[in-house]
Amino acid sequence: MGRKPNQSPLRRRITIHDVAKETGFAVSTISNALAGKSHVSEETRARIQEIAERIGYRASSAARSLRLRQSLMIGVLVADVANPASPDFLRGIEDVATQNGYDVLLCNTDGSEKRQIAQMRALLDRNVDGIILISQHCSSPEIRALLADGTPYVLLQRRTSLHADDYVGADNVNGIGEAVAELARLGHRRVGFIRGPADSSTAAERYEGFCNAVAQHGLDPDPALVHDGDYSVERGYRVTLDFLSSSRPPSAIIASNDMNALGVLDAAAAKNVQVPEQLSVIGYDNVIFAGFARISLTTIDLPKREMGAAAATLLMKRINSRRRSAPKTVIFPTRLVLRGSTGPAAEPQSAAASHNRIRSKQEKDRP
Amino acid sequence: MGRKPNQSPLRRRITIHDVAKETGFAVSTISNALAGKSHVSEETRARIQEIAERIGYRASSAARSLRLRQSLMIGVLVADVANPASPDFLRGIEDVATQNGYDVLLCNTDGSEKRQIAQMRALLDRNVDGIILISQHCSSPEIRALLADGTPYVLLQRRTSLHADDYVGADNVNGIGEAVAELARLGHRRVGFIRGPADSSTAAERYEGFCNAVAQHGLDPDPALVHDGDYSVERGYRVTLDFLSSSRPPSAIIASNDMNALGVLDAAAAKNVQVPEQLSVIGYDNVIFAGFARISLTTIDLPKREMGAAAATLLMKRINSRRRSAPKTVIFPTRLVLRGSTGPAAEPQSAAASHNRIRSKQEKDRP
DNA sequence: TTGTATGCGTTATCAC
DNA sequence: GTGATAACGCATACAA
Repeated sequence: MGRKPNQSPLRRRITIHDVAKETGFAVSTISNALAGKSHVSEETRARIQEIAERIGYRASSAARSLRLRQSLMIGVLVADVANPASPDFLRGIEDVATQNGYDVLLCNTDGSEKRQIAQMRALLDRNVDGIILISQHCSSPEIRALLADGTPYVLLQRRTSLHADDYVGADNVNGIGEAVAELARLGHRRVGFIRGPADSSTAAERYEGFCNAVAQHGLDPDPALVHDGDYSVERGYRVTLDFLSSSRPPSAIIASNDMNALGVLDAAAAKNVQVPEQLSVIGYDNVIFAGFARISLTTIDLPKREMGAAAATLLMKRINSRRRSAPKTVIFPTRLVLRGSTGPAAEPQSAAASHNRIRSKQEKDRP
Repeated sequence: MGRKPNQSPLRRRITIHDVAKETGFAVSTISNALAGKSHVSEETRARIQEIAERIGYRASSAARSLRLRQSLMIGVLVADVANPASPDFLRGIEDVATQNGYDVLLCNTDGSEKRQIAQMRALLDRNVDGIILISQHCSSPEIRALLADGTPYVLLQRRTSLHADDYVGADNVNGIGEAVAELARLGHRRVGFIRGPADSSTAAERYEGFCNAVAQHGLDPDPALVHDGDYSVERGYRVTLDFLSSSRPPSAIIASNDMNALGVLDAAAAKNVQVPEQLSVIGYDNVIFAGFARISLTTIDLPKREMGAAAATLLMKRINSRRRSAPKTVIFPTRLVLRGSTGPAAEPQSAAASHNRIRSKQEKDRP
């Protein structure tokens, strides 16, 4: 309309041409100088930098992205930012991404495959240079097709056995193994186990670890001690009610993760079952609240931030090496963190044990 | 080097030209058809859409961004993703952003102004169409300069009195007012208050609300009942130790927020002070763990997701209206959520009250 | 060492 | 209703 060309509030973007005009050099020289190329004398570079700074020149990343066919962004798909474990992974990723000049495009998938596909498409449209998938679906045909697009990606916290991908995870089998060992040491014979979602590789590994350890320590292998579940508080609550009302309830429960364990604790409280006197509880993840004095949940710690950083590092390597090399797998060790939710088994034959509570390695809870 | 042009793993991107070639139409027609412009016959549009879909055409957002001078991305600056309140705000933002075709570029500032400035610059370089600042610094000269750049922005959860900005917040004064009223009703006369960070407008408003309410209800205005603090668990813990060891300790404490209240609870436990029998505690934010049975913290709820959505909506409006209009402020009401951490004051004169615990509106804790 | 010209993939303007 | 063409701002091959 009647909008004048140089109307003040709509000031034109300062481009590389402006710097060229101002300095008297050609645009290519500006570009080279600012990009740190070697073909330009130090004094020209200095002069160019100074002027560019002075007139407030900032390269357009859209133009650069179009030209270079790369965006200096990575996409991160997370099932749920609100899960207390997610932010730690994110921080690790962000740390190394930023360090390498990359920005992070974050997407929530809500665990929905449909949403995940839409988000992945959006990310690919944006020309992200790589993608990190945290606890995401990764076997469906559509998703494999998207993944096969050529954009590097790394799986974090969930993998698939069907495909060879870059993967960063934790030693889930051993993690659960330690937990079971501790319970065995405390005299527990019947240990309940809440499985995570059926499609979670992490949950499957933990279950495998559980079975191994139960056999190894000669605990009761009663199949009634294993309940299917997911990662929710609600499910932990309901499954625990089932456990407690069964004819031979377990003296300890290993939950699918910390959130799930919360449900277990709540259910125990609702049934007036004392923790750990009558029931020991172990979670997984060591999220922030597990350490609160009011909760004091024994759990299996994952180096979440380090894992995120490792995933991002792996992704950076993929991005920067053009030739395809074999998929890499990085597995981090876990660590059993003993707190107040575990104690000696209070079974008839060892009633005495519940008096002299042995919690040798009990962690001192910080304020 | 010897890299052949059409080397298979580096297959060329499918562009609008490919669709043009395949359909026989001109690129401009393709563009119009796909963009839903009206100047194209329905059958052409259908045909184009079908072919585009079939050959897997996806528009390059870099090119579009360059051409349109907008990125369809918004930047979100958050002090700390790991704070349990942040994800809720984020979700609200993401909801409406996605709905409007925008993606979210997320940045952690760690509460550091330096980092914040760097991140804002990065965001601006990326041509984000707008920025949402959650609980961020917003008065320093550098930041004001960046904000003045012309890119629309909305402040969420922290504002500045010095400048007129778009702002979405909660009715902090009234929120604390209700909390104090409830404590007064329960017979508390000496209520401790932990202030949030000095540079937080939210904290300042809450303090103002506290002072008002104390006066209104005729509570003890003893200045020793107000401690400076921040939002951390640690500070809540330390301040509470101080409170409890003073000559005339408060019978109730209002913490700066829920995390802070956690510290209060931990300190009370450490000193064997029963909550709520000997000490009532109120938090702020109603984060997820406040509702856990083990914590059961009375707190002031903010509609965080709605607030995030409102901020994003406001931002969308700004982006889509070229002319500057007056800054808007949206204030959401708060809601006092009664749980197990508050009870009747156990002061000498009202010892009876502690027997018939009146918790009229006590929320039934979900499993 | 510096300058010129071209293309990256879109959309908008205009002509047909 | 449809088509040709000119930007958008940058990086780079190649010429000077």
